[in-house]
Amino acid sequence: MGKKKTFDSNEVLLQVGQLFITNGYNGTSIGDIVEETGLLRGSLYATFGSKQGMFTSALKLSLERDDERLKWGLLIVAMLEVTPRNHQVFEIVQNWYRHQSSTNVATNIGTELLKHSGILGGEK
Amino acid sequence: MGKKKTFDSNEVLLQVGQLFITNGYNGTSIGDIVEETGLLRGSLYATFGSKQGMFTSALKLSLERDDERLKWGLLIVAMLEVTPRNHQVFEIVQNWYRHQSSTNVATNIGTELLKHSGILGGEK
DNA sequence: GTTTTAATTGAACGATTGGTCAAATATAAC
DNA sequence: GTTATATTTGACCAATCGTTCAATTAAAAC
Repeated sequence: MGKKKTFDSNEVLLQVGQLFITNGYNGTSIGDIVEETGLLRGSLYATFGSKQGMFTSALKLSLERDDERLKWGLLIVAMLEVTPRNHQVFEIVQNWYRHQSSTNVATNIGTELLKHSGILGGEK
Repeated sequence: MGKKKTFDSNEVLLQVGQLFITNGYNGTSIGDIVEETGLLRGSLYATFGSKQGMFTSALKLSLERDDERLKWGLLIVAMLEVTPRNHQVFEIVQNWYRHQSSTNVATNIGTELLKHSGILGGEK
């Protein structure tokens, strides 16, 4: 039924996630995403609906995956730029936090942000 | 020697700092700043030079002041959105970090970010 | 009061933003 | 092969972005 998708959504979301981490949410333009993924705006919007949709999908995927850098990176961007204005993303992060038994979530976030800023070395 | 300034730069910088904390760096427009401060674009640019200048000045001021919320808030925004692309801001944050003896800077940053996101309660 | 200097005003600029959509294309169903 | 459906294409849009600057206003210097 109809044309087949010419790309893998999850692969694209991983690229998109990296962009959001590197540039922040508001610092990443659709043009950046088009350039990075090689897809055209229409395809992106047909698949993810909106920029917020792209972020939300990338965040969800990162929480299912085993890439700590991706996960913490997107969580930080979410908390600083998205959560205060997007209830769906707020709930995703809140739900993740609830199931997080670890006592040092704050420390992990802080450490990851220090690494992101370049203040702290990127190696373990 | 010429007309007198009709506003206090530091007062304006405190307002600007709050905006950057609330909306992030890229999420704050000059229009937002004009609206919040009541000043016009020309006055802002004559005083601070650029948007980056406004942020840099607000950050510097926050580090001299006794407002923990303002300080951590701007440091977080700086680390996520500005530091990777602005060497001057990077040096300011790096210098602040160097003189920071505390062992739990990371925890403070993480905690403050969790509060900002709404995940953690805002009271102490 | 004239001149000089500093600050304010706000219209205007080109660039970029997130988002749309009619046309073209490709696959499945019959 | 025809029809129905899903996807891609990319030109286009209004809105907003950060920034500039000539004109105006106000104070200091003389």
